[in-house]
Formats: sequence, structure tokens, C-alpha cells
Amino acid sequence: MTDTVKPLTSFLIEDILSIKDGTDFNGKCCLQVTERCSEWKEESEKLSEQFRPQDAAFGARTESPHTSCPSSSESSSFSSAGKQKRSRAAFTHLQVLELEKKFNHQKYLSAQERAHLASTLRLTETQVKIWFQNRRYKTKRKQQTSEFCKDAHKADGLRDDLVRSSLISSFCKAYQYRPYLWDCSPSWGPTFW
DNA sequence: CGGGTCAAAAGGCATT
DNA sequence: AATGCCTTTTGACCCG
Repeated sequence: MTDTVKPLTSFLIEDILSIKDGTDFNGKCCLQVTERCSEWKEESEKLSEQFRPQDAAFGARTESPHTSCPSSSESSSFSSAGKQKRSRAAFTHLQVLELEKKFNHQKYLSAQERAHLASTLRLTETQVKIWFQNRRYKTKRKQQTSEFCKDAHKADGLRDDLVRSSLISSFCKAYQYRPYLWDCSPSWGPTFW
């Protein structure tokens, strides 16, 4: 993996989508992030044309479509001890975006839909399946966490604005490594809080 | 460089 | 057998 294409985390996209849906906190920033998101998408599409990490660093997505889990058979290597060494592909921005879009639309895929999405994104069906599994579990965890936080705040008699500030600081924390989001507002950055 | 975080992938077990 | 959920492992990245 080079610095040219950094994986866009699904967490990031998830938050971008939630902001676009208007469920987040700052109207001005929402608009800017939305604009930023489409800019980024264009950029991502260009990059994905120019450079495909799976072709360079990973064998994971160049496999034959006949194998159900080629990423493990083709991109895994063995250490000197003979133990299987796991490889971990980093999906491209576009791949994650499309997966997120699909996930936003439906949480579960049929075998046919999965196969179609996999071929569209040049991933294996297993990768798509595992991605959806991880994604569902992540959503569930996040929901459980937020419910727990709500209860805790209620119990402490704290007001909504504290929850809000907690969300904002989570957001800050989540995006601390993503300067393209930080620069969407001149006054928006770690010092803002 | 060590530790923290995130995410892809594998493993285990349950369900259909 | 296929797929689900949940946990664990692994690797990349960042920060102090």
C-alpha cells in the first residue's frame, strides 16, 4: 500500500452518510462535508482507475471468479514456521463507498446480489460477505454503545447537549487522521472544542 | 519504538 | 452446506 491511495474507512463514510442525512450537529459543516464528499468521490474514481492496490500489493482481488475464497489461498503466505500468515487487503475508496451505499440500502444481501456486487467491485464474494458481516456487527456495537451512553447520561441527569458534545468529540477523534475533513471549515479543528 | 485504533479476515459455534 | 453472529488475530496507520 502506498501513500497515494489511503483506505477510506467505512466508519468515515458511515459518518459522512449520517451527516448527509441531516442527523448530525452542524448544518454548515454538513453542507461542506457533503460537497467534500462528492469531490472526494470524483478523486477516488480517478485514483481507482490509476492505481489498484489489489493489483500491486495484494492478490486478493485479482483472483479467478471460480474460487470462493481466493484471498486466503492466493494472497496468504506462509512464515518460516509454516504457520499461515494472514494478508489484509485495504479496499479502495470507491469499493468502500459502493459497499456503504449498498449497506445503507439493505443490510443483508442474497447470494445473487452478493455475486453481482462482488464482480462490480472486483472483490471476491467472500470479501463482500465478510465486509457485510463486519459492518452489521459494527452498526450493532455502535448502537449498543450509544444506548448505553444515553442511559448513563440519563442516570447522571445530564442534558442532551452533553451527549451532543460527546458525539462531537467522538467525531473529532474519529477524524483526527483525516485532514480532508478537517479542512472543510476554517474554524473546525481540534482546537475548536 | 511502543501503544492505541481501525478494519479485513479467520475461527468457533448456532441456525436454517 | 451456507450463512449468521461474535470473538480473535493481524496488519496498517497514527501519535507521543
